[in-house]
Amino acid sequence: MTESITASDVAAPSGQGGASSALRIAVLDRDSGFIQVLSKRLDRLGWEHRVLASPVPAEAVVAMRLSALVVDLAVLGPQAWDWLERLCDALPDLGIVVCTGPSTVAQRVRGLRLGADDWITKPCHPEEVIARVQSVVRRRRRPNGRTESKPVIAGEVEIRSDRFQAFVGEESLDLTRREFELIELLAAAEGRVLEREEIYSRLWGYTMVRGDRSVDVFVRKLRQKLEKASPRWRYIHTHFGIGYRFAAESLDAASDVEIPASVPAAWDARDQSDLARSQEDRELTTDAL
Amino acid sequence: MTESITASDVAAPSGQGGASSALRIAVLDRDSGFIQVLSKRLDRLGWEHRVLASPVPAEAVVAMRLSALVVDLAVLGPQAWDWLERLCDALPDLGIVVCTGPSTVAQRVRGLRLGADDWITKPCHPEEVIARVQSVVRRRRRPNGRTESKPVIAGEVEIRSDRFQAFVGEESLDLTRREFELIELLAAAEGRVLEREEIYSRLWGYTMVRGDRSVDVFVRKLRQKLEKASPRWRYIHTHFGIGYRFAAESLDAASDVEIPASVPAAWDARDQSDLARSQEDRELTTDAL
DNA sequence: CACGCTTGTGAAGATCGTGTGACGATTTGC
DNA sequence: GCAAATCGTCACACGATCTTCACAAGCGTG
Repeated sequence: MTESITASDVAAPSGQGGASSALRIAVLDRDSGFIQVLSKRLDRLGWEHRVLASPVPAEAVVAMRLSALVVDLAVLGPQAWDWLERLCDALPDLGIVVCTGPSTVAQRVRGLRLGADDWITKPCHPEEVIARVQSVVRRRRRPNGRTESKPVIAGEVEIRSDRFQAFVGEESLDLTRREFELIELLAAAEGRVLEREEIYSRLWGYTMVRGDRSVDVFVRKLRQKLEKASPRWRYIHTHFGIGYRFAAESLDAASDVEIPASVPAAWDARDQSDLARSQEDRELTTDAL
Repeated sequence: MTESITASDVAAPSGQGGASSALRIAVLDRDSGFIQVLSKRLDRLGWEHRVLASPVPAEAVVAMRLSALVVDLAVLGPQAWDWLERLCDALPDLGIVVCTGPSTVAQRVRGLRLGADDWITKPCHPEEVIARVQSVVRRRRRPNGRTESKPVIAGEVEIRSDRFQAFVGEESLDLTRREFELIELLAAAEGRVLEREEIYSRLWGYTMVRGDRSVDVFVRKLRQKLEKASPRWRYIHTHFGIGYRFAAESLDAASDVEIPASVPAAWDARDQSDLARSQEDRELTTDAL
């Protein structure tokens, strides 16, 4: 079999499994200089973050739904080990990075054994902290995969990324892979109009050749299946000379209610963080070992 | 490639070794003092380990079926980054701990971004190396849930992890190792669609080469055995262009009931070495770095 | 309203993905 | 060492899916 690289190989998987999805982290520290610098970097990355100045009970940490926690054990005082152990115990999936002053080997070993995922010694460069948090989260993420993404709902349809399928009630629309990618992409745009070119390049991974009608054809297929499953609604709207827009609109409801797809939060931080990161990489990769 | 097998085949008396499930790791380094001390500690822990003195191709690393790799980038010379990247790419589930001499922040960040899980600066205490390897592996291990957890039941089949076997009633399906791993993985996904790539990387441990049909073949074998033992049910559903989904669906029941695999709730990968720890601490605090 | 352009539609052909049986290689058990 | 079990690859067949095409219908402009 000759190896032909198909479009789907090149295309970025359109799900939000995107590597750089924004994270939510907390920093438990009192070193204002450190906090300030780190916060600035986190802002630029588009990560949600909050700073805590004093130990919080494990339950409170649970409620924050964090990806990772950066903590200076010095803030915790004498019950540091105890606190750390309880936290690791309560939240085995939380990434915990200890970032604290000088320590002995025994202390570091103990911390790691208790469940910490990494231990950084201050003073340290914020970029390294971020890289280590990313590394910890990367490992944590893999098993969970796309579990975290809540289903998107618009009108009567529900788009479930975990099944690569859309449903009306419990009935599947029987979308093919491309059809699903298309509806997912459109729905994620939250009612914005997407140009053909953009749709094409996001789904096929390369720029559209003039006169290609693939997008139109898939829009038709998608409309057919939507129409069949949910006749009283219109979902995909044509914008002449531009592209398409996804928005659930009921036909019978007298009011012209327009229900935008409810999309899980933390999506648009993506692009910025992508830009920021590649820039960062260039900055950093210039030196050799 | 020089390779001296230290205590590999001797170790692995299944069961004990601190029940912490003996790990299999490799150390790529030339610092004989470091290697010697580390090897001794690894022996005491009962971990299988081997020492490599020169870079080995990624395929060779695959064959070793390691849990983690400790590597001194200095050994790799100028292609260190390249080698590291390729390895992380090919073996996303392998824990990689860089343990090398003085480095800049940028180098550490680069290494971590490429996929390394941790970065330790020499000189360092072997105990810390071990603790960090454990920390890295702990994350990796969680999904596998190699515990005596409750059996998963879906439709007529019962998947018993403790026996590495699936049953219909009391009759065994006679699954081979891979077949069992596959059904276990699918069932654990609770009705989510698993992509081929993911199945492959979780079962075989490295990224799938295009055109590999192994997953399909094992799905067929599994289907055959399921069909034979439980003819009135369908379990593995194909999602064209994507992968497979596990869900028990009865054929005869008029109602199209779909019974998702009931999977035991989160299990805790508690470290059992609580006792050992305090001892460890005492031992260590007296050590000089 | 006529013209040029864009979009909708149906169908046909090309391509790709999956099911299947068989075979050789490798591992495991005796 | 031999035999059996297991694993991984291959080629073929079939069906699902994608792409392209031609034509019809719709839109916007002068």
